[in-house]
Amino acid sequence: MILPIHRLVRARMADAVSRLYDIPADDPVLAAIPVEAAPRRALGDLAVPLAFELARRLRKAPRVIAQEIAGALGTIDGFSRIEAAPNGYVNFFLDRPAFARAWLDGRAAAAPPGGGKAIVEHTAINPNKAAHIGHLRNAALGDALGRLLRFLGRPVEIQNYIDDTGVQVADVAVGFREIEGKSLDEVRAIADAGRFDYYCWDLYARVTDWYEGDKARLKIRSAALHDIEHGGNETAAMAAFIADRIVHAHLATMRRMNIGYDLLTWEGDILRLHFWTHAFEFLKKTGAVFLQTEGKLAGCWVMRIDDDEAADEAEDAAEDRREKVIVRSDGTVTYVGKDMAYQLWKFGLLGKDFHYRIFEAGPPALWSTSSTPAAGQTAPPFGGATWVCNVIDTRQSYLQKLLKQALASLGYAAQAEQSIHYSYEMVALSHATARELGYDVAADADRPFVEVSGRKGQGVKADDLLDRLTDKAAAEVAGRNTELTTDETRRIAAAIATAAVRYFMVKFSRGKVIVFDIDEALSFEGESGPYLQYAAVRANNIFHKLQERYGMDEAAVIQAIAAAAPDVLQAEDDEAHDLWGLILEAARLDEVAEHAVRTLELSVLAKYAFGLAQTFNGFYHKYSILNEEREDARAWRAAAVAYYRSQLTKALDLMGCAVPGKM
RNA sequence: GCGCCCGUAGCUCAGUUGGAUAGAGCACCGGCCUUCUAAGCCGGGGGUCGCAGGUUCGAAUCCUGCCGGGCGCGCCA
Repeated sequence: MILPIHRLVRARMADAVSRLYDIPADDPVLAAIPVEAAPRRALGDLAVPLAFELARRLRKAPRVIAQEIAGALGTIDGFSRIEAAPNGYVNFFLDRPAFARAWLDGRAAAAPPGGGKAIVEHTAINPNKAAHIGHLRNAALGDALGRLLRFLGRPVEIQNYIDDTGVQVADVAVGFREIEGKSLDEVRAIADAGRFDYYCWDLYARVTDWYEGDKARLKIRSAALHDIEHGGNETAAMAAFIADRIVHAHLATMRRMNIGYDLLTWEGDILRLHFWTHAFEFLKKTGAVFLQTEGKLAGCWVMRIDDDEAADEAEDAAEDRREKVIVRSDGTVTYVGKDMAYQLWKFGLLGKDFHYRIFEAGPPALWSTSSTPAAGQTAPPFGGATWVCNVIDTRQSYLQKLLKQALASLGYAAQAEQSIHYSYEMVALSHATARELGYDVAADADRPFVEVSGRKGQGVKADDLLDRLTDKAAAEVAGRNTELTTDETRRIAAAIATAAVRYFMVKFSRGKVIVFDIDEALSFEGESGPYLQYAAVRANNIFHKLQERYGMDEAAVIQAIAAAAPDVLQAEDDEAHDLWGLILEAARLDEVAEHAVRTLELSVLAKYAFGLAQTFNGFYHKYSILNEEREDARAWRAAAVAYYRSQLTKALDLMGCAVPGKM
């Protein structure tokens, strides 16, 4: 078994440096040795700038250190040359044929499975209206993160939190009851008639206006919320019905995006199973939450907020010290409180568990929490993770920080450390797109973008976007492949639409506001999901033809390069350079996946996949495979493409993008 | 006021733990389909990396201050 190449280099470097300069193996300098891709092939394949780091410490010139390290490394199996660059880099040249053969053969397998369970919570859309593009960013990131963790060998559980007892669901129930005067049966009829999520989208906007028309109506909302929390009444039944139907709609939308879940966690179950009561006892016992007796918050159970520096500076200004209400003076729990109980459960610290039921048969089955046991259904163990990642937009940073703090206050420092808020910026609309969709942008005229507000019924619905993309892709596919049936065309178009959206959502780094422009997202040219798919389809076509013309499949290619002369890959010419360039770039997937997870920056994966596709497209135009007459050259070219396509296909899969049979 | 994020080509963005000549896409200009699919490829122009200091062998990257923009700071979620 050959380790991913950067890890092998790292290990050898650490070993050599440790022996050479008597530095303990666990020294921070050796714990994370940077291994870079050399900027030009002539300089090497991999480059390590470790000598610069050591220069200060050893009081020696980087050039001298690099030479000493290169000397100590000697010769390493699999490397043709290791040399010290004059500026201090240690450059590694791989034994090209050996690595190419091993990689293609699959001997260079991924890391072995390991680590405790990771829980990734994402999507978590209020179940009261259709999903919009902002939700797609969340789900695309969360799903890709889950896939990456699995790829790296980590056990993963994907959870989708359903806030079925919150204000937003209550509002739609109020809308049906007060504005439309509908009974539960009538609402059910509306839902059965179709596009219930769209219907609620519009109704929700109307309810918001209705409240604004007369503030006294807010009392109706409070009453509805109260009814829903306590259950056993028509409003609660209606809310439950709305949430259930909308969740099914969200699941259908997300299925179009190749996104699924292991478990749906319902807030209603957290309430009914008294998770909060349980957590509250802990919080009271440790003093993390206490009863405020004076000031504005008298009668509330509050948590003190750590403001790091502010405390020492303004010691006397006691009123400046901020407190967050966890239990309101009327005894009801805030959202933060419920979230604390949920977070404790995720880490297996609550001492209670949900009941479970199957929500969708699958396969694979989608499980849901439940307040009562489901007869004849045995759920796998849920919760009890060692690493918990909540994918939530940056506007909730403050609350996520409190969550972490609560864990620490309870004495769970380790879990607080492993409690990760994966934050990302919001999705706004460009002025052009907002105008196109008929929104009044006057208020935002002097701003760079138009903020999408679900409350006002603004924004782009996820399904509308996917529909438009699918229609456009279908026209394109039909025009290029006249032999396809309508059905096949639609299926391919759907895969293209999904890739277009998913790539668009991960290609920006997470701290960047995505100013969504419909024309830009609809474009299949340049840096886009379809570009990547096309680059994979082309490689697949080569193999179809290779099979037809030479009867060669991938196994035959591996066999061919085992016997092929290595000159094609080793010569000092353009062909060897380009061939090796493609293979080496394709080999970086593991390293890139690790990097993406370590930094929670998935755009790294997107950019890598795009660069790999670009490298291939250049190669594709320059070198023919089917028409190459030299057998050795044909074998190596086919091998490079075989390896590339398997790596690109994996990279695409990590982003939830499939490769269509034709495009 | 405090906290977090952003500022790199005309536009939208990459730029890894500080490292070799700051890169892509779009747009623009010029080429390439008798060939494994032109959703593609090749070439070109285009940069005060917001500004000013500092740290050091080396700064787009780290530190300080400032400027511009966004978001958050509720007995909402």
